[in-house]
Amino acid sequence: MIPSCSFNRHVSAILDKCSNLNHLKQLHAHLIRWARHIHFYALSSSLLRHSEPRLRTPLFDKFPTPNIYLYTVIVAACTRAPDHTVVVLIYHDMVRENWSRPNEYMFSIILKLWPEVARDYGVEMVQAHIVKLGFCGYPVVQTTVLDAYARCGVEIGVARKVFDEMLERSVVSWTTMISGYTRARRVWDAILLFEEMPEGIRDAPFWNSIIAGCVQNGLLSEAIEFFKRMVVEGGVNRPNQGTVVCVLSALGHSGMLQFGRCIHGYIYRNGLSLDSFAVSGLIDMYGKLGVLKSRIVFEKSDQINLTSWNALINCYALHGRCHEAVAVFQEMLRRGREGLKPDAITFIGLLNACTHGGLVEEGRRFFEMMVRDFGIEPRIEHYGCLVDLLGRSGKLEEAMDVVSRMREPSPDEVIWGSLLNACRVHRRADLAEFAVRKLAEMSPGNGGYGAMLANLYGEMGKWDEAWRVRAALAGESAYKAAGCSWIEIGSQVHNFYSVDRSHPRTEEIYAVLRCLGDASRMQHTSWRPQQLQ
DNA sequence: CTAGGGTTAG
Repeated sequence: MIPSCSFNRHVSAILDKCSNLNHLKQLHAHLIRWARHIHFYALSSSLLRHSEPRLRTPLFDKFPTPNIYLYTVIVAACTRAPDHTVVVLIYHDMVRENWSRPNEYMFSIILKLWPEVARDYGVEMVQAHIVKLGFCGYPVVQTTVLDAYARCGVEIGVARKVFDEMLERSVVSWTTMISGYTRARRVWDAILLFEEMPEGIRDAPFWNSIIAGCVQNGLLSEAIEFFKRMVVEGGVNRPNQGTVVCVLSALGHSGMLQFGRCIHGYIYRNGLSLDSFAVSGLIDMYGKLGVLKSRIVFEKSDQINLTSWNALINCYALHGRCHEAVAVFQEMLRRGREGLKPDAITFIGLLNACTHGGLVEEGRRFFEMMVRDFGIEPRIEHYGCLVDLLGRSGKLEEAMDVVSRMREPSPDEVIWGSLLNACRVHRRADLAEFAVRKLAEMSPGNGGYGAMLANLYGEMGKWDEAWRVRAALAGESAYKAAGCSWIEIGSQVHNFYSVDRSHPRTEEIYAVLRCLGDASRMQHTSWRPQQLQ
């Protein structure tokens, strides 16, 4: 007879590899036939953990008096699949019907479903429940509550209060608080908190949280500085996959592509697995340079997922190679039989490709296709792309029409901003007036939009109007962050600020800019890049 | 059986 504990481990190992329903049924039958002496609960919990979602609940129902251990197993299993209502039902069943007392594990698992639970029950109520049952002192539970507050959209100070009241704070609690701040776009508070953290225990996810937070809030050079510090100060906590994905994003955004190549090398040298995240990050980073290397990374990888496809489509979009972007999309649809379906991001890429390539009609068709054929609700970003597409191609009335029809979501600063930008390119002062009024309502104190309108009048030679707008602006701060862009050529980074004429080849650069401005105002068909030569 | 990090547009 096989000793039952090693047998159990053996069975668990097999169950881990069991992804197919028939195999699972066979194994289950074997267990019933041969393994009566095995602890029933232990085996069943393995089955529950690994079985298919639709088998789980019926299997669970076979237990007349499930214990807390079994409850946590099924709840954890249901959390991994998108099966939120079941979790709450099971929890109710446990507390009401069976009077099992929940444990700290149960709260940690169940609070992962925070947005869903909070919608139905309210944030404070669940916390009160935890306090009432006497689990508010458990550090893991506290951290989960903290995370829940940080994610559910209440004022971030509430989460900070939970953090401050904790008696024991682990590195996980610090990480949770930092990412809470960065999600709330309070990246400077995150940086302050990062520096307050005692150096003893900074691990890789902790470093990653601040690097990611900086990237997500546009602090690209700070993100890269934190990365460099991690390499020096991190000791054994060397950059891992999570780190390189964040750093690749920062490097791609800031055009530091040589550094990006080094990271690619770092991934290989350190044997970091090129998972779908890293692959998509590389595709995106290389795509900022040119799309060839992205394509190679894509072709060579066996870890391609939807995000990688999206990243490749975006690369082509970025370079205005709209037909190739569409071709990638079609290839993706052909592979759709393998279970791959485009999502909202895919269509942002496609719409963007159409914008950069001037394919107005195709863009409109993609927008309709997204809603009609794929049942994707248009997000504000999709409307933004559509307005940009129409606006840039000079169809200002149609762009305006889209904006005025928008109800849910209602147009935001980005939408009006891109409409204003289109007005500037196509010299439509009338519509620009309207857009600026809207923008002034939305972000009072930002004189940048008004300044843009004044400049537009200036460019058109309408100096009286320009002075009128300037005078109206005089009251408020016309402060606008100086625009800056940069490009890396060879090993040198060239910086450009607004109205900056310090570059040695500034005359040529401005000549090309003027040419591009004229070109955007013309029909796309009548313009050829050769005219720039 | 439990808590933290990661890609995508303007």
